[in-house]
Amino acid sequence: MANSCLVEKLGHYLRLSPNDAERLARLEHESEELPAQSLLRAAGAPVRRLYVVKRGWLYEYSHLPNGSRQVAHIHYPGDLVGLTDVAFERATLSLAAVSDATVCPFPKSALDQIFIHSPALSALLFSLGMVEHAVLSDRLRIMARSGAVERVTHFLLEVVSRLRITHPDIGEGFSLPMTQELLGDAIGLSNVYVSRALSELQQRGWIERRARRIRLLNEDAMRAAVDFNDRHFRIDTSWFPGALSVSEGAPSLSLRA
Amino acid sequence: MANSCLVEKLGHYLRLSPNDAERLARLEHESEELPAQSLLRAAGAPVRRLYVVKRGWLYEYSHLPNGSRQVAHIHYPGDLVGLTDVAFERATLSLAAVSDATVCPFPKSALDQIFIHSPALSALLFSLGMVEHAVLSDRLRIMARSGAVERVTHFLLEVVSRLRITHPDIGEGFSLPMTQELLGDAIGLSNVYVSRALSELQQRGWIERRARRIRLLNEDAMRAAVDFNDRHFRIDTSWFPGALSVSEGAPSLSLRA
DNA sequence: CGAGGTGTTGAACTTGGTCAAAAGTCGTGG
DNA sequence: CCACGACTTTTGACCAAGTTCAACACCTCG
Repeated sequence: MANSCLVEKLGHYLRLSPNDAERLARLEHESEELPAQSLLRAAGAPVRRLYVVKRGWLYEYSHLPNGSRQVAHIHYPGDLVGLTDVAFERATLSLAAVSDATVCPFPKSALDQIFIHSPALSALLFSLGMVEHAVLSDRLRIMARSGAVERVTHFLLEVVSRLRITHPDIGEGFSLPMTQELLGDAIGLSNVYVSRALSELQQRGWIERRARRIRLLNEDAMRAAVDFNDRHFRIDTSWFPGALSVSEGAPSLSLRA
Repeated sequence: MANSCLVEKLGHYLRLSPNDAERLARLEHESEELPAQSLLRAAGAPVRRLYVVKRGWLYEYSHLPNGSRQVAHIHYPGDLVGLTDVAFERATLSLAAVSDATVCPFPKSALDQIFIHSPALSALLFSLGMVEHAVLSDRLRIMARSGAVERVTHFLLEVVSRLRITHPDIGEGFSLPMTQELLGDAIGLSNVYVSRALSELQQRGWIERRARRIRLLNEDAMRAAVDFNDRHFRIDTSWFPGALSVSEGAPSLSLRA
């Protein structure tokens, strides 16, 4: 049970009761290995399972009539994938692996047990979904109204802020295992302009690149430039049905458990 | 109780048990009148209440460092406003009235009662949040990768599809009580180009305009042009904790009750 | 009738897209 | 260990879509 992906993930946010932990652990039967680039689920397929990412990066995307691709989400180790599709019978997005990855699937139908037996977990799932929503809304704001450099800046900040959920000690350097084309598809730029924007950031002394590792040399300046909000650092658990399994610590929990 | 906004709204999706209906009705104490353009809540303010829109249109927006405005959501009569902010202590977006409006506020803190006592309602709230998420992700896709005409087309389709939730008989004509500048801020265009795109749509014979009423003359062509998905028409309730208050009809409910 | 907000149209300008070629990187097999 | 080929990144030149600015028309509501 200690090595259940789900328990580990949600335990970051709430102190789970033994009951809840066991209930979650039972959802996972096994893990699955994915080679890089492989398609895990196509848009339009029936939604039967959700996934927790154990290793590697995944991305969710769709195509437009004109053939271009839009990447809607990137998922990192520890992420819960597929919450959006819970509301629909068929997946709204395709899901694929950026790099080699391991995922732990669990059946969508198991969600009802969580909603019935654990109000606190339900509230947590709800909140996690809403965090995703806020992140998307931030990205929309930047994409609609800012230039290439700002978009790339925002993207990089978002990546570190997500990586810090599970690795608070990451510092300012991290590896970015994706091509510039994929990055461009996430923020609505061509690969060419992603390259130019990254060069520009380097020129300004804001980032340093080596192989596919990035270091943010002036995170403050970057945050100021795009008015960045970290949506992951802290969520409001004060209204959660507390009697049941919320940690009895501060009314609002830091995510960096 | 019959005139509770919340009961009316959620009753569209689920057959509410008398208990649930009463619980919801108790949340609302009164309604509030808003003049056009008035600010209901500023970004950064503590989140204490959610709202159900009874009359008029609202919008949620934020500003960028460069001063431009991004409209993230438009809310219509029957909409539940503020779900996103439930996860945070402070509002991520400002909320204002497009036209004169009436809203029914209810306290965020009351949500815990729903999560504790009604798994079905919890699952419904969760799903409504995820629908919003899918809508945003659709808009992102269009904005990142399509031209002005496609963006406006998509926006208009999204508006009718939302209006049809509560007014299935709306046909293809509806009034659009917003300025072209506001519309542009929603889809990342200048007021000038919104005007040009609307003219272009008219030229093509896809829409007709009179005053601020719009008629879609060729909805099929419009849908095909942007590969439109209606996220509101149907949600998957088959996994809902059914024993409690889900309608015992089809496993998946049409939203057009 | 006048004023302010809203919508339309034209012209110059800017940003990012596209195409193409060159340079770098990585993994594989000899 | 090196060489090859495929993929990725970079750079340059040209092009297209949308922005900005400005003038004007149009309503609507005093």
